[in-house]
Amino acid sequence: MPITIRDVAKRLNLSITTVSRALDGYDDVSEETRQRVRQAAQEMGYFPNQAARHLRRQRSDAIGYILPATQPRFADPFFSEFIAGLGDEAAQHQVDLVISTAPPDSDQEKWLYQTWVQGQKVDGVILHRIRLVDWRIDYLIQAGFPFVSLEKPLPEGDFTYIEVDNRNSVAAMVQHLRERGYQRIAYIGGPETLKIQAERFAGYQAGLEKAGFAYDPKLVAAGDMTSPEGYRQALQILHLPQPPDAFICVNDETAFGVMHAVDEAGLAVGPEVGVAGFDGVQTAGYSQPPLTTLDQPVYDIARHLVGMLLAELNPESQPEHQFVIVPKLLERQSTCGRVGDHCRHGAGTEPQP
Amino acid sequence: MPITIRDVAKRLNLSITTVSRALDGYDDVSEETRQRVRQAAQEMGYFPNQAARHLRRQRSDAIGYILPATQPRFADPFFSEFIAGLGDEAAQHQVDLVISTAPPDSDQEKWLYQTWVQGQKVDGVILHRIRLVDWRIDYLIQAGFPFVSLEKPLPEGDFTYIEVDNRNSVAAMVQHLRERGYQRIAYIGGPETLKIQAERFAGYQAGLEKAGFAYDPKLVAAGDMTSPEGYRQALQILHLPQPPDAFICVNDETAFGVMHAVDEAGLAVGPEVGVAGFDGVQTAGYSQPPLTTLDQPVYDIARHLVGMLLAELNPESQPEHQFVIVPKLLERQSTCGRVGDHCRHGAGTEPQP
DNA sequence: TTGTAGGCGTTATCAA
DNA sequence: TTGATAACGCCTACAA
Repeated sequence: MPITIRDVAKRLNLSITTVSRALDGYDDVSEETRQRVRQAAQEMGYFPNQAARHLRRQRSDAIGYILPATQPRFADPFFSEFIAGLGDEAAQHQVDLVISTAPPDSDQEKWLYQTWVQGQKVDGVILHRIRLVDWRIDYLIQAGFPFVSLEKPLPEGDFTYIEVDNRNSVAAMVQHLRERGYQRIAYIGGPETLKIQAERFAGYQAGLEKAGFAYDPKLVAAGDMTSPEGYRQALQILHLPQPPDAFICVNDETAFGVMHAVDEAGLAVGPEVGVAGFDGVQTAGYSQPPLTTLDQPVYDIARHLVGMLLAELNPESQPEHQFVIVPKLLERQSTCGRVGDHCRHGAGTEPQP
Repeated sequence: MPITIRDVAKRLNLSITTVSRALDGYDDVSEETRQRVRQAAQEMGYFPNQAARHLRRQRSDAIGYILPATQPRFADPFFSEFIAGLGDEAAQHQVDLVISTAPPDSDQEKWLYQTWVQGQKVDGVILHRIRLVDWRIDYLIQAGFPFVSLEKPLPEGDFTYIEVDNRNSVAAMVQHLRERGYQRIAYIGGPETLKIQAERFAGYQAGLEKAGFAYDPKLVAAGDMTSPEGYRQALQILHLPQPPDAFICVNDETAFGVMHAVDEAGLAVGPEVGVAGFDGVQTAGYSQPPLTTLDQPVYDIARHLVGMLLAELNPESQPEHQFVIVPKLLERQSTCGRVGDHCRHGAGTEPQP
């Protein structure tokens, strides 16, 4: 039987009003009383009931995030960084993070968002992996519910979001591969419904064009952003009559699988076949060879998103609403190149901080 | 202004009582009324206010997990699998997962647990990374608050937990290394306050003894379970006058850093220096070379923990309380050995499902 | 400076 | 089968 504010009041022969105000630091309570109340509350181990507080205050001091979990084994380090960032920043502001998982576009997902939004389970939500057609955006707008997203939600409108420059950075990656002497570049993407897939693929095409390389649809495959799929898709492509000499992958996880496939095909990752990822997960700096990737500061992005969401929930603040992140191209051994001497042992293998 | 049960009642000229019962599926309401209520609720987009429901029901339908976040950049894939497991199983039971992060043993951690437990923010908590002296255990027991843990909480007492056989499996790893011809085995551990560190280290020592190898404290280092620390510690040890020819690491993340260090020292991971991890994160199957590790089914463990916790919260169930998991030794290229021909190209590199 | 009282939105008890 | 009513625990306008 938990201790309530009544118990504290009774013990001190005070009204619950006074106890409440003393604990919340109002100044219309005598210093002496405040001390007594604080002490008693501490001794009795009183902590306010969260549900009651939320009901009364009409806010939950929690924000929500629903993981798009499709895989039975869902192990992209991207998410642990992302969640750690969300959690750290939320904790810093004394706000809880409520998470759940649901397959994208499932009934379950719909039900979840509805209970959270209309049931006021959370004060706002974080969106991620935006789809080209995304019911969540429409729903949240229509419900007038606060949200922020990684990726621009819609072409038009004043939203709060962080955008990653997918297109230009992947195009720059093509350029990098060309400079390293790779000539025939494949692309292993993610689900076609995803905005990042569309953008990164567009960057790939733009890059090819700029580099004067022909676009060959046989060199393009759609995975699911996991290592096993990256492995499978790469094997197929490597067995083509005219196999590629480099791969750009939609994310690092995919790239790990691709490296494995290249290796298994008896080719050297780097000198013979270049492999590049996207995300900059920490493990990418420690694979053999270390993976060239487009590093986006996932942890910081997550923290920033929470900060922006909380700012939006706070009527007094006047926050920035948009933000563009330009991923940093980390050149490592996995694309050390077919020309030049970038492949000397140890070059570019320094761990990235 | 969200829709309340009152709005639904008013529109149908019914009492809120009837609406409530109709929606909750009680049988003392006429079928016709139930239909009308359901329909109206659906049309109006009514979802019960969670705070009110929790206050009244005296339970939150949520479980809590506090990440032990020490690093500024907290990127162990172990956690994304763990959280995905927690989230998936929780979602399946229509229960929310509330997470936050706090440094182990900090004031913040204490405050968090107290608000959650005494403020009834969640109905139960999941514990992990148990410490040798762990205030959380004492606190939860004293508060009579439901919890389950990965790792046995205390030597004595009837708790609900899943235990991983750390000691024997690490000892078996030593044996494996010996069979592969490695002679001088180092150990890169985690923080000494952690139970898993104590157990895995004990397994290392037991394994050495059984193998007839001398224990050399110079070959032991304490990291923090991250790649960068693994890298740093391994470099130091590799520069000893008598360097080791194999490393056992407290987890896979550490092992990735160690492999990198070995490589940078100009040695071949596998034929020259064996490296073994612990966890079986998916990426471990795709590193170059693939990492030998003790695979524990993190995702399934997490799901199981949630199942056990929910069973415990449900008075009708009679669940199992304890569980021992024996990690599976996955022999891969990173310990292909100094003897025999296990190092042929491709051997043991098949991706693990 | 302190206390009284009403209500946040639900669910559950009891009576009709 | 339905409805009035009282909590759940907290916060806050208003009164004293």
